[in-house]
Amino acid sequence: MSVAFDQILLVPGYRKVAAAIAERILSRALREGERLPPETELARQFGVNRSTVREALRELESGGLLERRPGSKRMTVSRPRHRAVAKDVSRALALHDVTFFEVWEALTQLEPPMAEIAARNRTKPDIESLAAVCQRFAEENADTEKAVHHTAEFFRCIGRATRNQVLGLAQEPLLDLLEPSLRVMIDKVPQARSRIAAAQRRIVEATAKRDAEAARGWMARHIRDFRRGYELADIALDCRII
Amino acid sequence: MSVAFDQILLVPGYRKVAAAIAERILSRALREGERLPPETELARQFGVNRSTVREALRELESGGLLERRPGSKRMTVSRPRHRAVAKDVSRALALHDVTFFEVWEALTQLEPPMAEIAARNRTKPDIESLAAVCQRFAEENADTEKAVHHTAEFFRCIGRATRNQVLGLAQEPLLDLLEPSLRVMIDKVPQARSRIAAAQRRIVEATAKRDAEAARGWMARHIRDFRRGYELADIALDCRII
DNA sequence: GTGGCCTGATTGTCGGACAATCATACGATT
DNA sequence: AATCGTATGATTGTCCGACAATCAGGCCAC
Repeated sequence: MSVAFDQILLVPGYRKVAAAIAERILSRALREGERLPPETELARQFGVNRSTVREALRELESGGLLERRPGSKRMTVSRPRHRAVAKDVSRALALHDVTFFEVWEALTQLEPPMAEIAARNRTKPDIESLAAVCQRFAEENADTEKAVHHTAEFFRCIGRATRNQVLGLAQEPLLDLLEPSLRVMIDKVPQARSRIAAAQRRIVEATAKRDAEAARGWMARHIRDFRRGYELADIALDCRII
Repeated sequence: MSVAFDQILLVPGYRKVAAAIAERILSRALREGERLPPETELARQFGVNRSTVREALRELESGGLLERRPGSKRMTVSRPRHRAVAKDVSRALALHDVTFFEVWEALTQLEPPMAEIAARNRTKPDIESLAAVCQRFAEENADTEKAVHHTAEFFRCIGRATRNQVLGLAQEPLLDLLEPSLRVMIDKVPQARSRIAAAQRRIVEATAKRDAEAARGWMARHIRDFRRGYELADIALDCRII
């Protein structure tokens, strides 16, 4: 007989309640948009105190499974927003001391294939919003803040055009992590704005023509250019972000 | 003068408290492993009730910024575990009705470059654990559950060998999403086990020899093989997972 | 239909309470 | 010396009851 025992774990009530509600949402017994019963009613059903229910709700709320529609009291079931999930991921990576290089390397591997797929799968509206973002960057790049925002937005458009949620969500955290350094780089490297604008134009053109190879190629150059920009801006690649 | 007003939002106390603590953790003023003051003390400092503090703690806890070391009362500051973050991502994707095809397409784009990078960056211990997992799959693949587990573990080893946290974390949700269908596929396709074992062997060999091109190539075949397996197992690619 | 008013339902927050468990120190035992 | 038992205070998990602020909906006047 073994002398090893499994660790005995006593799960607190608030977590059990949260798990019970989460299970209902995951199994689609509770559908998106449906309103959750009031806290007192939940407390009655689970046989626990309202405080316990509330702690469980906070857990589900921060996980994105529940949300409060603005100007409404009742909690409604919701699917986690991609942006919110991505924010958690980038926060985790930042806390784990990811380096610029790691982010850049991931972009190097991820973005060119995404451009390729986007060029194949893009719909007409995709091209329109892609062209719109590209033009907005070209016109409003004087303000660093806007330039950074439009740069990220361009990648998001490419992500949507892939028609693949997994790829779209995978790149989101990278954009979050890129942002602070991008701000510095755009500010310090004079030619950055025009190079980004040119790259975006090429990529949009290739995507519009469904030229997957060209889209991939220009995107690869675009990402390589970021690295050169970092070097010109004297941003060390092997130091942690933020 | 504009008649448009910004939406007025009143942030509840528990979220303000959570944000205040999160800010301290993100800014590294509170370091990993450090113990948080007791709830009553926090309540005193923030000038709110303990219930309010507790709701805030639940939010931070589920975000992975705080954790309770097993068998300990006090809350300690922690960095979100990659596994936990990945679980949130895969849960979000599953709720957004992601399809097998999307997951497979993402794997197609992500894994071959990862194998390539792993072959370049792998350390000696990486090779050892890679070989160990590979061998474990070869020996213990009779039990479907174990076969599935070792298949995912192999990818995780590759991820670690890339020495890139971003890439490693990016693939984790994919493995979660792959798991249920993989279980079905391995069960229904007789030759799946031997083909996976063979592919793993090739990839490990190439990685050990630092032959990046070969590693990438074999990984690409490995992923393509999954798709063939799905087709043989009559798993529709365009239906949602779980 | 619009706007005002009333009423009940619900949430956010509060204060206090208590048992169970953890942390620690202090002896007692081997 | 190392281990064990016990005592004490700190801390958490959970409970109860309470109240103001706000939301939802109905009713009524215009």
